[in-house]
Amino acid sequence: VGGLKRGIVASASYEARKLGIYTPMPTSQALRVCPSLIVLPGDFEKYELFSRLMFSYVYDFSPEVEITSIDEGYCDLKGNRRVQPDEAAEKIQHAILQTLKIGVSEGIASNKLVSQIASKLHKPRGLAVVESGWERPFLEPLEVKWLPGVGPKMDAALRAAGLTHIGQLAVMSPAMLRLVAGNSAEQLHQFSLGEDPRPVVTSREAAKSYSQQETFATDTCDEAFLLATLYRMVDHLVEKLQGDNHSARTVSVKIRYSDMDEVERSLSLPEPADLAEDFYPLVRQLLKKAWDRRVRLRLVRVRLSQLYRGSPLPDLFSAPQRQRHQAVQDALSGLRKRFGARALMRSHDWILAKTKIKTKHP
DNA sequence: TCTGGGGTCCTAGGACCC
DNA sequence: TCTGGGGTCCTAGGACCC
Repeated sequence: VGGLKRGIVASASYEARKLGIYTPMPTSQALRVCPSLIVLPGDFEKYELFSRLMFSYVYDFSPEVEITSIDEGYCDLKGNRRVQPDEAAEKIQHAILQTLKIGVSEGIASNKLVSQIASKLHKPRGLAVVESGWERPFLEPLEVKWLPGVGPKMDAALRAAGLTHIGQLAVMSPAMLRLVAGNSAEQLHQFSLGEDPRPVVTSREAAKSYSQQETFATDTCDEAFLLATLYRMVDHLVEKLQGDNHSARTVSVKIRYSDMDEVERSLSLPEPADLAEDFYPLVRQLLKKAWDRRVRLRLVRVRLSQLYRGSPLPDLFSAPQRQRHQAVQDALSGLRKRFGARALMRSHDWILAKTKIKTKHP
């Protein structure tokens, strides 16, 4: 599964992995490695449906379920006296395989850290048990990159210091580890011992930001096109925002140049807003501010953050105009829902008139 | 034709306030 | 002539996760 044009591999089947195809390899490269590769586009609505169904089988054994992503989560089985953890895990796995035809991997341990690593270690379709008291010896021989928080940079830093395995971190003093890992040292050291005090959190936290980004089929320097794209993104984000009964104070625009160099600029409104028209002028300003090199762009992103509950309080003077904007917004989103996201776009003429920018190729 | 998309968290400097 | 301390908010960038 991945992007076809300029995309990357989002996920690879085990057959493909055998041939050396991994996330996040560029799809073009994957096709060079394996010309007969079958590349499918993602279908996130379907994944969300299956995600919900998958977790429904977990709830059968405990209400203490923490969903951390579309395909991962934790379940606290301590409260279930009727069924042993390994038995519950097996039943969940079996039910998901039978009904959804999806193989899942599970890890049973005394904390989230060890259970997650155990399950990942035994992909696919594994069921690993790490008995209480065996957390540290279980982790010792594993490479440091298995620990959450150790990405490419931290891995390289630790490696440069000769620290390749978790067992090595466990026998160090946190103070010494600090010289290599900085502020992450204490957390890393605790994890290396197999200790993890983080509880299973059932309540879903409210979103902190909404963003949308797009990589173009070909790099562009067409300002009207870029603005039309950014405005379409604002429309989409504002619809989500209102759907969740939120408003936002901060808007950011990120650009990525042809050479992968990235710049992000942000601005905050004095009061939260939830209408696309409130954000258009800021987005226009931010694009101008961010894009100061004479280089084509390959990606733009819009993000709304500093979210607040509810709609902004209507103000006496702008109320009628706000209603008109809201009506246009609703009509737009209705049409886009029926006919596709690009069925109706802000015209380049409208944007150019509005921005007073003159381009040779509108 | 190399290098996606949607998120979270942390840090650090500057403005500003008392 | 020299030059506080504590706090918050905003902005920019980077690391990391799935």
